[in-house]
Amino acid sequence: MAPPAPRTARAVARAELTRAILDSAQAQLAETGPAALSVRAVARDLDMASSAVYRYFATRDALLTALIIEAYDDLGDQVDRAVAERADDDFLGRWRALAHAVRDWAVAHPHQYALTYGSPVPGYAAPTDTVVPGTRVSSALITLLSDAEAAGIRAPQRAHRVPAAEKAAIGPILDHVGRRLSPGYAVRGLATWATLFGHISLELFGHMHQGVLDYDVHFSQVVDQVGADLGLGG
Amino acid sequence: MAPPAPRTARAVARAELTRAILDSAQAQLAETGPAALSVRAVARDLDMASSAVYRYFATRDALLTALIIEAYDDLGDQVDRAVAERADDDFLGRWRALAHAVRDWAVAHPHQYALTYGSPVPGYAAPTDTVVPGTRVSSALITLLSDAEAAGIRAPQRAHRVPAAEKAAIGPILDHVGRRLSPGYAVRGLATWATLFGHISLELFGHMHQGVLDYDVHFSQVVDQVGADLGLGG
DNA sequence: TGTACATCAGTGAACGCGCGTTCACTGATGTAC
DNA sequence: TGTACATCAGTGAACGCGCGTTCACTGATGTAC
Repeated sequence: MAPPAPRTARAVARAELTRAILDSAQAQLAETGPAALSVRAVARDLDMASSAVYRYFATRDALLTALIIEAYDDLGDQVDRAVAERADDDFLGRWRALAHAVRDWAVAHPHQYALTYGSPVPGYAAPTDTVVPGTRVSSALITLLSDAEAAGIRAPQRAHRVPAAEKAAIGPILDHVGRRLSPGYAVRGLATWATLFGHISLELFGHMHQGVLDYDVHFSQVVDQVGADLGLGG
Repeated sequence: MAPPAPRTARAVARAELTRAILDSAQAQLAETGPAALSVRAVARDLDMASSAVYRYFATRDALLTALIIEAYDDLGDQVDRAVAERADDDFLGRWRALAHAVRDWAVAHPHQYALTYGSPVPGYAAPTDTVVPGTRVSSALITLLSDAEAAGIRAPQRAHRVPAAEKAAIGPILDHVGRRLSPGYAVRGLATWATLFGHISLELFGHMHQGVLDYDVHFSQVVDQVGADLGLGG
């Protein structure tokens, strides 16, 4: 994955400065938002000429892309680690771990969350490199549900009838786990995915201020309710 | 609500230009995103001096605020109208109408959606005028569920136990409908709210490209599944 | 109905600012022999 | 191990651009008598 360990002094310096630029850009993101991310400000922060940054990132958008990929991977790592701590057959535990890992990361890094799951940055077209890291969470969730179903778990409430059109519509999802997921359970899974990110977005973007006092408590409650509806126990 | 009908030529002209500024700003929003919304560009579009816009909006942020309030109210009106078309006791119909009205509006006005439900605009602090219009959809949903419960509707799957901490956490929601909503059903309602906006955000912000082929079909399916889980029939 | 004054809308120039990106350049680091 | 050349990092000036906001001003509209 990562290129071979740098050997020459130049390569070492380059790796370090690249890192420093990304860190500074990330810090700046937290203050001004992605649309205002500026190459010049990063250069100023690092006491270098603004033109020097162009030796590291060809363009402002390339810098943004690197930040986006880092954010997705950071979140993906955190989720994978949290889920791995639970026993394979502790499906409720795995679901809880996944959900709380996503929210904990989002609360800890609200600007990275906004960068990845908020409104797209205007004028910026995400290149294809961001696609794979961008699907890590949904992938983890679908895998989890596929495992659960394979272990005999079923939703307690019968699934709403899934017509052929819907089966076709979510084809890629079903393929992703080699069709080992029933359409009805997959629909529940996708709804769960929406609930998870919907909750976090509504919370972080300020829409719960009017109605909910304790976000931690409420999130837990919703996670457990959803887990129960998925038949994961609890 | 609205000020008395304008009478003098000046007042007529002022109302018209105010409208024209808002329309132009809205159009610009669709091209560049809220962070890049510019007073000068609006002025250019309307063939007037940039300074003239300041006779209508004291500041760029005031213009943004007006756009936000308009967006919330536009959405709120659309939702209210759609819901009102269904019989009071057709709870599934009311839920479907509400959900599809929100999504239809969002799909038709993606930039207004991003402005209101996407990441907050950096450096912009929403004034309190935006609070009330911002709660119209959640308000409509909570009212609908409270009506349903009052009519004897119950979720088929027993509610996850709601501890005292959660009852306290969602106190404002319960108060909003005069405590005529059971905590368990309220939790489901809030989860539903998250599912609805989560689905739309994931769709509009490009996260479903990898897995879902037909968004219309899939959204309908999720809406119906959620409706069934709420015990609304179907 | 007509006049005198007050209010308001719109102008155009200016202030001070920051941005992304390019370019010719210097000096340090790396490589081949 | 030492030298000659190639590569690369970083500089600083410059290009051309757009922004929000202020200000003194002109001319049109509204109001009181």
